[in-house]
Amino acid sequence: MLDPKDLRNNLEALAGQLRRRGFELDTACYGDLEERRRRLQIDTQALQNERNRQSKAIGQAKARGEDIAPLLAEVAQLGARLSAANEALQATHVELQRLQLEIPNVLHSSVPDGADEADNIELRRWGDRPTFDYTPRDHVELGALNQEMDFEAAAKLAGARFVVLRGRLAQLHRALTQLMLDLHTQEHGYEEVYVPYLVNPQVMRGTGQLPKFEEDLFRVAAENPLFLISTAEVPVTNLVRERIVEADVLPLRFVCHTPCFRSEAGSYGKDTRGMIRLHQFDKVELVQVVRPETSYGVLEELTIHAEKVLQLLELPYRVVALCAGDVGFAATKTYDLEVWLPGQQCYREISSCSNYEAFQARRMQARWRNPATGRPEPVHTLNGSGLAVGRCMVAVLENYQQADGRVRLPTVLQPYFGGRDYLDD
RNA sequence: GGAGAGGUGGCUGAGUGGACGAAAGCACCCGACUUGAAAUCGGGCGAGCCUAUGGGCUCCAAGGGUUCGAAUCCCUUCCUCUCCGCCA
Repeated sequence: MLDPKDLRNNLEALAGQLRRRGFELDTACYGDLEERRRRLQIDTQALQNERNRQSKAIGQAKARGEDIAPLLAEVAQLGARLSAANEALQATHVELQRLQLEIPNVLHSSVPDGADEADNIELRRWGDRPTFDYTPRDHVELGALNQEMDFEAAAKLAGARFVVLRGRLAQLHRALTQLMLDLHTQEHGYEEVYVPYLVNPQVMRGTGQLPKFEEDLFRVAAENPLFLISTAEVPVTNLVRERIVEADVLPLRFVCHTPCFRSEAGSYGKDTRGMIRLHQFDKVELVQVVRPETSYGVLEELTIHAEKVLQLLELPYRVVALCAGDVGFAATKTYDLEVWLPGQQCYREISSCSNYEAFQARRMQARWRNPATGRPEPVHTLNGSGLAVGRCMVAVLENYQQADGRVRLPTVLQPYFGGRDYLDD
């Protein structure tokens, strides 16, 4: 959510900024609605003031033992007028809020122009791509060789876009998760948290998944509906919802391993092969809640924390600045990490690191007490994958494959496998 | 799942229809005393919105209702605690 005061005072300027990302804000409609709200609020409050005054007068008259009948007659009309005014005001509030929740965040000035991912800017590359004297296999072929990656078994259980991992691959998946959690807790100063995988609609709205992106989510039918989390960002960021935290507890740094559930509506036919795009995948997520003036520095730092995982695994990757048309709804600025996949001969997203500034904080009412002003002000929130575990496993398999189909283990993972050099010994 | 008790400001906790956005204590901030600190004393101290100064409005878990007037009465939902049952 953008700052309502900003929307009131700088509507045209904001609309101009939003146009960069291809969003057209109907300023006439919004402005009218805002003006109507203001008038109704003034009218309603005047009526409420009147009612409060007269009610007090009645109380006082009664205490003095006077006849209150004339006073009651005077107030008689007020109730109906008040409730009518209130209803109109409420309706306008609801309408205004509906609009506000569907307006995306304003981009940071450093975000490059562009329409889609083709316009993203590569910032840097790291690592040497492996060379093969044969056509490298992709992870599906590698997984099939030892029968430890089973899409058919998963389809029987749940349908397309799921996977069953067995034996060494299940173990590799777990080892990668462990490596990431160890790194971020021990080297980068994050606190590990364990959270619910089902959350209520308010929480989904807090981070921006609702109301606009409901079709991407799995909803669990119940008296009070719950949603499966699409990322740990949702429950972890919402840990500060409706709270005012003291300045000295910031920055809050959380790392959290969860499964993520996505309906992948609208991606039919895309990445149907293998583990790249599943309805359920595991991810280790980094979340920071920070003082506003630090958030862009923190974005750089958080991105480096995510990169460190790839560096430890010695996986070649590049860092990309998303262009205006590709930055997500709630973010002001995003860096993607893309890992090299020999089986696809391309770089694929494995992490996305974003600053949300106060956009999520306003929706969540997450504030800090700013010592400079003494007042509660919205915090800034950030998050980034550190990393997507499934895609990371794909990258290890494809980059570390040997001609005979075996997979060498990255040095950093060998302790998780009793010091073995190869996954399949 | 059954029975009961509750949800009030950062915390503890009073308030059961009228001057209550809310006593008191703790915590915190400012000042006095002090070489400094502690103790003591005085003052301040929830959030949001509207408003030209003054001020006004809303919020006592959430949503409805009764009433001229609701933290207080009624209904629904959510949550917490205690006992019993069940259970990884």
